[in-house]
Amino acid sequence: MPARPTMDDVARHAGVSRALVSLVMRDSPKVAPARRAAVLRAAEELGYSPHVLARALASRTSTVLGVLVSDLRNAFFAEVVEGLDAAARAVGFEVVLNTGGRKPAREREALDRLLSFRPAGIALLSPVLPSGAIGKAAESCPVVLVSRGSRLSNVDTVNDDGEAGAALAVHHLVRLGHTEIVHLDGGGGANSTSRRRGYLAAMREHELRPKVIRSEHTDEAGAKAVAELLRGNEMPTALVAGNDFNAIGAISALEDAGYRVPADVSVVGYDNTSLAALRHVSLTTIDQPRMELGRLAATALVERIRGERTAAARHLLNPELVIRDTTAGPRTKGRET
Amino acid sequence: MPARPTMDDVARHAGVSRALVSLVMRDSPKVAPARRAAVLRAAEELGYSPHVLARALASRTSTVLGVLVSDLRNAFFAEVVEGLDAAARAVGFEVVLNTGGRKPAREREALDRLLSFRPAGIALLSPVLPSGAIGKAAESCPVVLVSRGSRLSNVDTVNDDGEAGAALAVHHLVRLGHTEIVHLDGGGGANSTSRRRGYLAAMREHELRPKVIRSEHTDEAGAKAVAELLRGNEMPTALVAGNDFNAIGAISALEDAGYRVPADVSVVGYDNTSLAALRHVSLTTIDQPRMELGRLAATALVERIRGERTAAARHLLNPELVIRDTTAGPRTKGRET
DNA sequence: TCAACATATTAGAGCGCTCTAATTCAGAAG
DNA sequence: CTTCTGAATTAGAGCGCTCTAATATGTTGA
Repeated sequence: MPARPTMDDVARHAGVSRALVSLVMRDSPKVAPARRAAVLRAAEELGYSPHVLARALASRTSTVLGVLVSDLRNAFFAEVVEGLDAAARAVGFEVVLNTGGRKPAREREALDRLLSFRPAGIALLSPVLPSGAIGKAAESCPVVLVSRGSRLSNVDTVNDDGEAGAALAVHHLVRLGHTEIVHLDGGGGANSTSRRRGYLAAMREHELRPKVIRSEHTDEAGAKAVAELLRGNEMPTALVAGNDFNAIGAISALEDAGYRVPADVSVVGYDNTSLAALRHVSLTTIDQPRMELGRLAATALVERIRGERTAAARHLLNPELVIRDTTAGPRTKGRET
Repeated sequence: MPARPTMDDVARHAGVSRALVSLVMRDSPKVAPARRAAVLRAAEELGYSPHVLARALASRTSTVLGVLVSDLRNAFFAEVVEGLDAAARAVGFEVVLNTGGRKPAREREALDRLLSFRPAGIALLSPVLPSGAIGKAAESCPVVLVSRGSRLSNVDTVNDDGEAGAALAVHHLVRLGHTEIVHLDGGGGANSTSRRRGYLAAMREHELRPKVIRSEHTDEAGAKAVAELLRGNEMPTALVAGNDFNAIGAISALEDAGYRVPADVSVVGYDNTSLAALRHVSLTTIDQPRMELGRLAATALVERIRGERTAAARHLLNPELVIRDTTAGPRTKGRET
């Protein structure tokens, strides 16, 4: 590995001082055009590119935004990261990712590693960390939480409005004529709670009897929930699943049991994963504005970094209904085909 | 933000020199136990943690492995990263991710950003970069390529054996009794080429007439390919798709056209994405040893970094057949149900 | 007791950069 | 031809750490 050229090398090669090269590299306006050109040419010729680490050390500022992705396998985060990355780059920051595999211990390590880079700010995407760890991180740099709430005054949060989303699903089904709408909830997570709450509120609003089957965010769980419904012998005309995976499991179990979707039972998912869009699946679902979540997270960090805001930001974004082929009017009761 | 304590602070607080603190932090064996304890206590009390950037700058070494993920949305890479991360951490390195959205220009930028951290090594996961850019990167630090070949002697490669994988699919179908097996290929990529080659070789080996439909790695393309087959009015009994998405699109189009899978047509995918495992899909497919790919990539980098090897490593891993519910014996010709 | 040696500790230069303050340089004004 | 002014350039200290070489400290053998 040949040693990479330094600023001094460029300075010498261009016949100027290191300080001038530094100014050019940060494109300061107070460099004479001729000198600037000469420096740039010298840099080009030597194949020079600035050493960010040294820059960060010397300037005591960082342009790195650390992003902790709780689970890389979940494509949901990929788009949030994309939004975050785009917004960050637009204002001169860069994004460094790290992952924690949804295990608190590994996530702690990952957070520490991120922190040891002394980033300008940190975004935590749906972390499973204890809130104490988050608070401690927030003491050394701005922190924003995506898809997770917090009442800490020094951390910002960006969330999708799960209540609104679930309500959207219910309204859609009611509009189609459904009255027997069951919710397959997502178990423990904070997401699930608000989605369930939204479902319950919407059902109440329509004066319908709510029914919640405890489930989880996997396709297996969705299938199991349907099995439970099957045993009860009272299949509703519509299902609001906790997420897309759960919905797909439910659909699969329904079809196995001889029900047609959506002719006999309508199903709505949540998240609008790439899965839902597959023509084979074509799932009606709730779309979270993922890019926007990322963008807002980046913005929140940058505001804090620049000291433009000290109060906690609490963004709650509106999800959207995406109608595909798993919802339709209910079968006519008593006269089944 | 309160300024974080430095090594000097710890040294003063513990009544020793900065150099000693430095030794303790790198747990050097030549520090007297009493001093070590005192230093550690002081560090603890001040909440000190070393500044990695400063360390990297001073020691002119880095423990960072940069990983460029061409497409975060593709869960395939998530597992490769996991393997890479685990292996890297086990030997004292840490992984920093960056993404390029499968656009050469953005990928270039992402690579430059990664390089500007002066990482100890770089892993490129299925990059779309021109090979010149890769060669240039390899001049400043060790580089390993995953899911992409290279003949550069200073870059290592780790790949799944696509020829073997496609052959596996063909053998499986032949064993089931199929003779009319069509391949829906993946278009441009390097992956596709080797898979197609594997298909052709295996067909020849069984003395069967190969047929390749040009397609792409998306479900839409899979459906389109089936439509083409439909027009030709000669539906084969089995399909070997270029990847899982393609397979799913094909299945969906087949079912729309009244064919049952696998009763009428068997379909094999490639990649064993999480999609394939969904019970609703339950796709027979070829599994790449993703974690292992990551592990080997990390190992290759570390070997180069430590100077233990200078010759190029060319790892070619064996994929495995995962039999699920989209393959079965062929329908009996002429006596269709 | 003291040289001789091993071991523990520290001073101080330097990694590649930024930043402040000082210096140089033009050109305009007197 | 000075003097002044503002702009362009540079010297030099320092960011938080590591590393080499030098120094301090302790142990042992004669």
